[in-house]
Amino acid sequence: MTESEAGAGGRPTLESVAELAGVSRATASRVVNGGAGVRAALREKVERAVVELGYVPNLAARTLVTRRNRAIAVVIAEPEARFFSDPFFAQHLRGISRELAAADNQMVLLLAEEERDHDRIGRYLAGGHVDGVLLFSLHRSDPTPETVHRLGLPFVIGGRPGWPGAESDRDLVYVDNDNRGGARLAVQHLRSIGRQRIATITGPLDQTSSIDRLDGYRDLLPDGDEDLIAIGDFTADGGTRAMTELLARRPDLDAVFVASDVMASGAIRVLRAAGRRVPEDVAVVGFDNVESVAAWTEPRLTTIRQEIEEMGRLMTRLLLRRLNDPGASAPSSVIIPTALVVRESA
Amino acid sequence: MTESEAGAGGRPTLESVAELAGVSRATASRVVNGGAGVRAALREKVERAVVELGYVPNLAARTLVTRRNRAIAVVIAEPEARFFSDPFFAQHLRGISRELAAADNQMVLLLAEEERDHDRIGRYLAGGHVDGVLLFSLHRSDPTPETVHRLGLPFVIGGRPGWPGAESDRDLVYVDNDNRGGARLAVQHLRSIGRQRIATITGPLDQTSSIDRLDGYRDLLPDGDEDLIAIGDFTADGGTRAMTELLARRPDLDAVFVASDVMASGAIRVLRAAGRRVPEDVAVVGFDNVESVAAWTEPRLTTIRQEIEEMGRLMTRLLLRRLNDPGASAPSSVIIPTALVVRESA
DNA sequence: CCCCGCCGAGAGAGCGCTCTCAGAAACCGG
DNA sequence: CCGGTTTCTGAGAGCGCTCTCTCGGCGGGG
Repeated sequence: MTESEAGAGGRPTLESVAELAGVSRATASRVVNGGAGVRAALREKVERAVVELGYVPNLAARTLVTRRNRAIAVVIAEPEARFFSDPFFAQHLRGISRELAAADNQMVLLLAEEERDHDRIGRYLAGGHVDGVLLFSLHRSDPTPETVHRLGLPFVIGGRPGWPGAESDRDLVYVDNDNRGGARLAVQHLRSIGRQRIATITGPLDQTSSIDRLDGYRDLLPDGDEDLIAIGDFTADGGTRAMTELLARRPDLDAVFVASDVMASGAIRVLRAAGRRVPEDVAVVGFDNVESVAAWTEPRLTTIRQEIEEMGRLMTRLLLRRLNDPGASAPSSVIIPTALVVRESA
Repeated sequence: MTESEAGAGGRPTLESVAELAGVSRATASRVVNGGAGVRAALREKVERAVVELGYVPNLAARTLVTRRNRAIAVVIAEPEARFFSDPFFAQHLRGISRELAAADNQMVLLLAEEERDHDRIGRYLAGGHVDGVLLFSLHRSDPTPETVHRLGLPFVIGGRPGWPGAESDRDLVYVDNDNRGGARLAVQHLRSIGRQRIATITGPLDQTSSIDRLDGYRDLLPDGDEDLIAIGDFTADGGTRAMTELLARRPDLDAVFVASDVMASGAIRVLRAAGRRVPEDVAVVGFDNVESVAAWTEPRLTTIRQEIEEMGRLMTRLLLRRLNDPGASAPSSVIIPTALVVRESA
């Protein structure tokens, strides 16, 4: 074994591999890329040379000619508060990472927080460094989908897009959890245990996930009292405020469906502080099934499970499929089912 | 204004910009890269051409010749549990992202969870797609630092590295919070409010952050009773178990320094379940100052604040400095001060 | 035994950019 | 107004790789 040539000086190139193996650069290239159509004897020689030199292809050079980066961008536009407190993103990233790794692609993470970040991200995407884009947490004014579309970059969106016409755009692929169905499950459960005056605490209504959960609630309570609906913001504080409000408006409520576990933890606290027993006096169902929250409220939280990591994986798979087969028509969007997880709070 | 050429067909190249501006490719390149040494008249012509064509440099081509990627890798090797439940990583990423964006560099995120991921990451890093590496959560057996070092890639580590000789390696740059100092602060505070029998719950002792926090505790209690030390694992469950243990061994304890907020939340629960009042009977100090936990325990948690985002920024800044000035000797490692945040639990 | 066909290997162009080098143009003092 | 600088600009090589095209060689059929 020679010294590791990889470290010092120039990294070995295909040229040097070819030379050592006594073949042409073209043949070496063929071997490195699968070796189809190369006689076994030569292939072995090249393979040995690769190992000996510690050769690793230079991706920049390869990209230059193939126009394939083997990298995709993940764009997350989310204000600080949620990005930090919600395991949502970490789980997503994990799912994406896994799927991407399996296909030997890389993940470039682009976080947007200010206006000018969108510019930067747009420029970057225009630079052609990634083959596709995964978009999250789209807010109505986010220019990125438009940019990405204009650039002709394949993309998949996490969560149902909310702008007008999005739904009917056949080119728009998204993956979402069945928020509406989940909400129905929650309300149904509350009903099945005999609750009559079921309130709800929603997320911010500029996000489709919040809207869909509220719609699910309304599906089962079509002529519900608007006083039973309070608007939160997916934070524990927001849950506290909303619950306080509800209690003031409708002291007779006997159940609450809260659109996130974190908000539910705040809500339960308010209920107990107000002397209501959970679940005896007021039953509570959350949404998310975030282990670190739902398993730690008192009492432990009954909630709706969503498959976040699976969502990330699915998005990635859809995107990769599009990349590998650009001709095919856009795959259809996917809604992942949600499920009820019964613990103690309802 | 012509049609946007960016969308359809080939993206505009420097060549086409040069042609439109009536200059050579070299001059166009100069303008694109700052325009030094180009007469104003020509520069403007080129700039107009750039805008008109919507030209964006092809980074692959540029990288091929400059050997600079304007991208750095962030390697996180952490088992699922912590990556999900701890806002630690999200905050880090945010800090890194901010600093990187300011320098117009990109972040490639590499998550390792299995053995074989290390291989993949090693191969990727060897591919020369990034200019430097940021490493986190190093475990003793992690081969990545070694790999990175061998490849000659500049890198900065988050958290004090724990392997033998690391400390004295002048080439090894790391950024850490003052874990030991923070622990001292905590114990000092508990003493200052008159506590006599101060226990501690540690993190897993294969991580330097846990070790350092324990060392800080011991600094102030040099001949402390070993019965007052219980080993946790940075999860709420772990905190519960450890607290139960401590209570069994030393029912007379009147304070606990818990090495993480999440564990502290578990510990407080056990204490209250055992009928101890917090802080009257047992005072509790956490570590981390994770808002979503510390502000929500009952009573609210007194804890040690660490500047996680700042840590990410600092790591990035140190790395970029190394990249821009490879000749300079390695900057020295940095320890970020910690501070006591008094709430209600102590 | 010759020719055709096919498979495997090599030559070479070219991806889009930077950067060196040399020549052209502008500028200065004498 | 001229020679010598000093600026600017352009030509061209080359970064490392892929991929097409061509050619050599071998086997088999006539």
